[in-house]
Amino acid sequence: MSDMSELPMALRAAYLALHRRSDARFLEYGVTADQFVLLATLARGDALTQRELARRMPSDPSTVRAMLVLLEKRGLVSRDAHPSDSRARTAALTAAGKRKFRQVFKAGESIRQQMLESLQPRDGEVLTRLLNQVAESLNSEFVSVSGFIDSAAS
Amino acid sequence: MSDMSELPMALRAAYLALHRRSDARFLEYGVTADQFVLLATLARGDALTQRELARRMPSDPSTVRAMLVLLEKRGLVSRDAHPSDSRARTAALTAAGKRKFRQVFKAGESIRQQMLESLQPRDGEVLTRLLNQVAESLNSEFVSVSGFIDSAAS
DNA sequence: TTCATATCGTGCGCACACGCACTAATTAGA
DNA sequence: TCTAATTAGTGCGTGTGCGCACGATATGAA
Repeated sequence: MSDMSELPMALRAAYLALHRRSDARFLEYGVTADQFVLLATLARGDALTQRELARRMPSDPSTVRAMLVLLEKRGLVSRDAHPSDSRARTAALTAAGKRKFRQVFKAGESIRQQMLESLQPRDGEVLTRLLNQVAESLNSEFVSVSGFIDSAAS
Repeated sequence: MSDMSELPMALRAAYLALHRRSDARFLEYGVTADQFVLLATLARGDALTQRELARRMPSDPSTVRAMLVLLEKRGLVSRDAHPSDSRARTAALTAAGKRKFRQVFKAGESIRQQMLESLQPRDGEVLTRLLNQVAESLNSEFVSVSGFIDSAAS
């Protein structure tokens, strides 16, 4: 009611704060916040195609490619031919990549901890749920019903 | 409990979704999502120093400067000498800037609407509040008590 | 089989985010 | 007052985010 832009601004502020903190914390490991997300995604499901990796992060395929090129140079990631699809390349953590990920994950523990401690016990889950709702809605392309004409254009 | 990284990942996903949507929506106005944030901040409090503007967005001063240079070239913003502090420059919306802001604000209405509609009536405020708590905590530099040693360093 | 269409990755361009080093000006302290 | 510390802005470098156009391969339909 009062100010529609409070929610988007709060979302922006919170994300940027998290990003800054993570970058600062991971600096000594030579890893950025976003590289950590990539490593974490590969740690969960190895040998993904670049596209699938991008979908899960989520990030743009061309962004992911640039990151992979960097990380490959540093020996944290390997990119190999896809077994059945010769268009695709799979990305996977090297041994050094897995080691690095474990280190950085540990280093980031206190940040994740701090986020949760700033909230009431149950609110961590509530916040996660609400964020997922908003994200899903924003990714679904179309406005529901009310709002404005807007989608009738195309 | 189950997975500490759910909250940060959800935060990232929600913000990036908002950012992508906003960029796409504002494209026809020649304004990016972040430029909109800058314009909105200036619309609320004109003639801010670049530093104060950066503090309010929030963004890095050097980032804000680059944006101001761009927006000044496009005639949406003016940068003038500060009346009493000759180090500082003040930023303000031009007439064209104010017009542009009103247009883009209107264009973004449906996105903000959609975010709220994806939630239960009260949850918009809840979400905003929780995000602000997290952001404040992350910006306060020090971990509270538990967690790890960490802050004892400096 | 052949051909249109979809998909994967690449390369390029632009805008942001931020850190850092540097200059200039202000402010605080001895 | 004169100096030291702080503060505002600038310029540069690196990484991320994304769109778009392009070539190569895969896939489905005629």
